[in-house]
Amino acid sequence: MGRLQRYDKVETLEKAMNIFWRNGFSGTSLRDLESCLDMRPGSIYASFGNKESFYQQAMDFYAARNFDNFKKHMESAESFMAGLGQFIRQILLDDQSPRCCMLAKTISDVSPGSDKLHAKATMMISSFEDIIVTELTRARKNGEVSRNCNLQSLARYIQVQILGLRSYAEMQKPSAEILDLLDDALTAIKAKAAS
Amino acid sequence: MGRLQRYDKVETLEKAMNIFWRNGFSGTSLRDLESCLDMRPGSIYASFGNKESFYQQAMDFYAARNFDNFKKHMESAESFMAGLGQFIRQILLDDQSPRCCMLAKTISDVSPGSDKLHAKATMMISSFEDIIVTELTRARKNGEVSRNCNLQSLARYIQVQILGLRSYAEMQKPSAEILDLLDDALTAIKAKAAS
DNA sequence: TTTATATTTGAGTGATCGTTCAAAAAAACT
DNA sequence: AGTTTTTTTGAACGATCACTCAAATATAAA
Repeated sequence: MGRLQRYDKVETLEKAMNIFWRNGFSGTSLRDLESCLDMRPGSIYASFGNKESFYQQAMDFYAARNFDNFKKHMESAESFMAGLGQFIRQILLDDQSPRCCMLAKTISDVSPGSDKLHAKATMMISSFEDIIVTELTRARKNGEVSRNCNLQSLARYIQVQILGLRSYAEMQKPSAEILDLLDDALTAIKAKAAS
Repeated sequence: MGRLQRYDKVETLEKAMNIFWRNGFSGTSLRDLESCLDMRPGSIYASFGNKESFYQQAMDFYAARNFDNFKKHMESAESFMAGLGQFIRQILLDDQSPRCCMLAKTISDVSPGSDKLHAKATMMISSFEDIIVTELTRARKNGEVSRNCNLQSLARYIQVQILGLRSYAEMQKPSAEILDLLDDALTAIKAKAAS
């Protein structure tokens, strides 16, 4: 019943995501992908379509992994704030991956030509905001968030903190400075949560 | 004494900066520049050198304009916080230019190949931090900043707020939301300044 | 073993990339 | 006018770009 697939789709997608994440859409060439994935162009196009379609699937993979990661931290943590801190800390200290958010990078990368990627990234960031709101709703029941506090607004504020920290951490500053900044951000978030 | 220059260097640099800022380094082709500047490749190379050198000069232009703009706002404002607010507000509401920071974008754009641009952008962001510290020193004399507050740390925190807001504003969210986020950020900065 | 089907291969497509350079053009000086 | 100097021009370079497709390969079913 036909030749067996040589490549594991998930494994391949993860590798591709890492290249796209690091180099951006226009900074990544098909030849970069070919050599890293050890695949010939025909196989890539058969599995993932063209470059833009491939990038979209890499973004999907990134977002799914990120959302999952956030929820995992929220489930295991004793409080919303503790979980949020661990989630961000893990991102900022991971030496293997870029510090920046792939979605935010996509938005600033591809404003001119490819409109689809811009729109998709924007939508995905909004989705993440919704997930934060969901968690904030739970946190409010636990008394971590004031009843007067607008959860949408707080979720946006958290997004800004995350984006700012990730953007700043992209220059290779000492970990101590980054962690201090994270503490400051968490303090500010708590203050706003207390309204 | 030779043919007159057809192009105003400053004007040309500003146009080039806008293209590079919008499209990024690898997202901008020499042909994009040629058509926008109405210059032939030979003229571009005679005036600015190769693409990387051109980009560096565009970054210099961006940084100089940005630094100047910040200082102008600081001089005209009644307080540091008021000036900072106006400075950021003007950036976030400018429809003509990208909302993101060109230096931050450069850092996340060009990690792989061109190491020079990455290093230069990092250095320029640090320089801006120094300028913030200078202004904070003046603000402290006016009683706006607590004596216990570490100015370096506060300057970094302000940078994170700016980068976060600019990154978030890159998706075309309603101005009202952006301005609310700015208010929150300024509140947090004031809180930290009060130590 | 043969057939049918699914997958991979990689040479090759035209287009575009960054870059060069000899020639043309335009000014000032003699 | 003629010479010198500076700048602009744009055709052209080899390299690389995203992408294609007929052929080769590898499996299961007949």
